[in-house]
Amino acid sequence: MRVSREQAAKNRERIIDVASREFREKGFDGIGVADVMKSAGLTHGGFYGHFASKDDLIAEACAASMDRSAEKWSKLAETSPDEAFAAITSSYLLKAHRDNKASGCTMAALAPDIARQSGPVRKRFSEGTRTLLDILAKAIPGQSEESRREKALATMAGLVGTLVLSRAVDDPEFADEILKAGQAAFGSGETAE
Amino acid sequence: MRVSREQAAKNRERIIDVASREFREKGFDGIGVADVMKSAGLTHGGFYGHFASKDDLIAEACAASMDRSAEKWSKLAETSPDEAFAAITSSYLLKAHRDNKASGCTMAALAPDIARQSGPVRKRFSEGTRTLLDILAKAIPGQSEESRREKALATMAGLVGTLVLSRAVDDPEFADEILKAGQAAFGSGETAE
DNA sequence: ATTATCTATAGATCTATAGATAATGC
DNA sequence: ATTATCTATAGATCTATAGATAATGC
Repeated sequence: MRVSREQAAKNRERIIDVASREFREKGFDGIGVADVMKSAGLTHGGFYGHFASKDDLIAEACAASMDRSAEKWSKLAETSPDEAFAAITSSYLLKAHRDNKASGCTMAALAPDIARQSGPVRKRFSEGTRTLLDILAKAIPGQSEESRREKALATMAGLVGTLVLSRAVDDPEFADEILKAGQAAFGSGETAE
Repeated sequence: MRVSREQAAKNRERIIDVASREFREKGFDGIGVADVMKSAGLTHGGFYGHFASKDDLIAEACAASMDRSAEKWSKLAETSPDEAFAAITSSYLLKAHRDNKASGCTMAALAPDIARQSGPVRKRFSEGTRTLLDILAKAIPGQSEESRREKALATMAGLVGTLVLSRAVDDPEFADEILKAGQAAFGSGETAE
């Protein structure tokens, strides 16, 4: 059951896409190579024709999901140039985002796990983080570049921390309260002024 | 090689202590029951006399490390009542804390992983989070209780997010920059005023 | 006699590889 | 002929249990 070179490339992309979703949902140790391949409609053994190792897939999956976030943030900033900062932060702190880990921010879903990963994985993640930071810093009006960058960093930490805590607690009311406090502090842009 | 009832209780505490450190360092899947027992100076099989399952140990370990954080925060607040808020936040955002996951904050080390754990684990974690929140809210001077609580929540998210991101990136300079931005935004207490 | 701990192992799961298969593309 | 995928399995690891051992405490 061999497929064309073109189809093989599509299969590779699908493996990465499935993996990036499953990793965000279940963690790097929460999903195995065999299950990723099954979800991609392929068999276990075929995996090693596409990737050197699971670690290799983790690095590709992280890069892919970070790229998607960067695209999303860029589009939000373009769509509303006057309120670019608020557009990004308020779209980040939605219940829909909190409740959909698989399609959401890689930093919020995996950051502590990333810290325990190999060099190549952390490198891809760091590059993605820098890119997101640049987009957010540009979205802050006025001020020196240094000052904007510092505020973008603090805001990014606030966004990630809010989502991470809101997801971790078990009481839905408490989880919503955390999200609301995050929206008040980081959603509008007050922190950035 | 049986031991006294008293010694058995000490052994149990030691298992929890070792586990809480190892989990924070390596994640819940990063360390096995056998290795925890080995680090505690006991054998693998003895584990199930103390705990019903690994999940049971995870819940106990989380409760223990959250309790330790609460003690630390309380002491910091007591020691400097006038600047309780700054005492807690600035001690949280130290390089020493970032670089010592095993003895540091459970939220920063494990929050996304907690979200994937069983009900009992999440419950213990949530209780710990509420306790920390109360301590931090009391450390904020003036204002209504509601307002202090909201600001304590946003600050906690900022602290956790800052540590999590600073640990995840691979470039030490970038990691330090993240920490500094966090200190400027959340360390002094400006956000809380 | 009770029980905390130890030795040994069952059973499940996971990564990675080896060799076979079958469709593509020179 | 090349190569993308499949079947089957090796080898490692991990949780949990069963049965044996030996010191405590009534």
